[in-house]
Amino acid sequence: MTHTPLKLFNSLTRSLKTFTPVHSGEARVYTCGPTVYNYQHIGNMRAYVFADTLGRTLSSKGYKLTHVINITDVGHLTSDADEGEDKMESMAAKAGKSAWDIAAFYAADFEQDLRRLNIRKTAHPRATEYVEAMIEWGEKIAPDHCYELESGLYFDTSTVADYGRLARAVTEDGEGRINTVEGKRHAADFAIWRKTPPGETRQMEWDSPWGKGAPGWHLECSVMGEKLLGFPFDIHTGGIDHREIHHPNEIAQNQAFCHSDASGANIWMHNNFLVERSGKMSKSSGEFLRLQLLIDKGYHPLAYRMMCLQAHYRSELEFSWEGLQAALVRLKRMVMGVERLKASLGADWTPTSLAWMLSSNEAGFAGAISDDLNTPRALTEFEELLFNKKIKADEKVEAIQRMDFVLGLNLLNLNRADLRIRPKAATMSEDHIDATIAFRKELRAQQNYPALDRQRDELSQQGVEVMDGDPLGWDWKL
RNA sequence: GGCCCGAUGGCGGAGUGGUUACGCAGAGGACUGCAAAUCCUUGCACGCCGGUUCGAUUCCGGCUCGGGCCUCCA
Repeated sequence: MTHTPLKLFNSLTRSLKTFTPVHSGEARVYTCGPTVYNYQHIGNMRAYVFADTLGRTLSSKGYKLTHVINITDVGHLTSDADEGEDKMESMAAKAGKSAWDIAAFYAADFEQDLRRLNIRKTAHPRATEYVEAMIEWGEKIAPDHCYELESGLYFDTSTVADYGRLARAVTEDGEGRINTVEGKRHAADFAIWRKTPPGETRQMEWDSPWGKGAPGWHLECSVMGEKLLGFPFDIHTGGIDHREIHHPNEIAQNQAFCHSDASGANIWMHNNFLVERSGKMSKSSGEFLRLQLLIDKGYHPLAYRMMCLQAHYRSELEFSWEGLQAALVRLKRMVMGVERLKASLGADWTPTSLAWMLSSNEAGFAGAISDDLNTPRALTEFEELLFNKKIKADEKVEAIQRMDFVLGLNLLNLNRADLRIRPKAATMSEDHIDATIAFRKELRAQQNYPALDRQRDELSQQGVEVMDGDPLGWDWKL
């Protein structure tokens, strides 16, 4: 299975490409991270579940992985390509805090969500740590590719070959792009440096050859990618929305910086959106779905990861509470399957290496995951082996461990009780429930069925489901 | 208006030129005092109209509907 070639869909060519590392034995991946001016909603998190699955797959195939997920803590505007308020400062003003505090708070919340989704730790560089490098980059490309206006330094998109090829965009000016900045040569031109307007002071601003101000949003990813991974690196990922503006701009910057037509990354990958009936998820539409809300309602965060894995990353995924419930049930049954497996092996099973075994048990799984990360099929292959009674536990446990590693569901460490998340709205304490359940044993011994039924009804009204024939005894009703 | 994508059973969601995954829900069974949980079994689909083909859900064209992007967003 080691040799099952990994095929990935390259957005640049809109076709599958076999992964061939730039540096032998290594994989270097850059994932566009969040702007930390607010909480992340679960749709945002789909991008990182995808990136993590990609990273895990590369690791499982033996590549030494260097994965970067940046954190944008400056320079992102609330509206229009190059005008409008800085998101960070706008939120800071609203909250009565400093922009730096806002960024730190939401970055920490984001990292907590990553951990909850069992997304492996990667480098999380902050844009503000690279401002100096961004200025150097700007100085390097400015002579041949940029022009200065009153509001900032702009990138002339006509100076690089094939601008917008990633987006398959028509590069005609005025074709819909809003051209709000006076003096821009082309509608698609974008800011490399945004000057602080005369007489104003921003919380986040730096000195530059173009005056006090802040870097343009697109610059940071180019700079961090180059600094941390080097050009060209293997894979650049992000949400599909980045395919249209952010990544084409990043590519243009890279071309200018490298004096080359190359994009900077061998493969560009984009995950599709999580959608809901009411339309796309949006942070500006008031209350939005975030992982904490799912947890508050009693759903284990990994149920959401399961939900993501059940769909291909390039397909839109429909969110619903029913769908999340379905994913939770599936997760629970798989956890129980692994618990049975572990029980039949005794206490002395040990984790194994990540190297793939040439076992037929894993062929289907390896084929699915290697086929552009087909996680829904991989999941099915996983279950087929896990629940296959004809294969002995000790013959499949190693494969199960490797599959669990790739999908990141953490099945080997979870147990059923872990999945029992107390809903925020729950009224009864766990101690009280346990005591009540214990009392049931006495009532049962007395065969006092009316009392048993009454007790069960009472618990049910409190959102607690009695499960007499189950070792866990009870669960929260969802 | 421009560019692009999708349409699969009750819901979600894979895949395929000819026997149509899988999960959840549903149904039946085991277990249970009865349930629930769990386990076993299981019914149910490829938007419409043409074309190519021995044969299309799968390829092509049209239509209808839905969605995305073009403006911050994973």
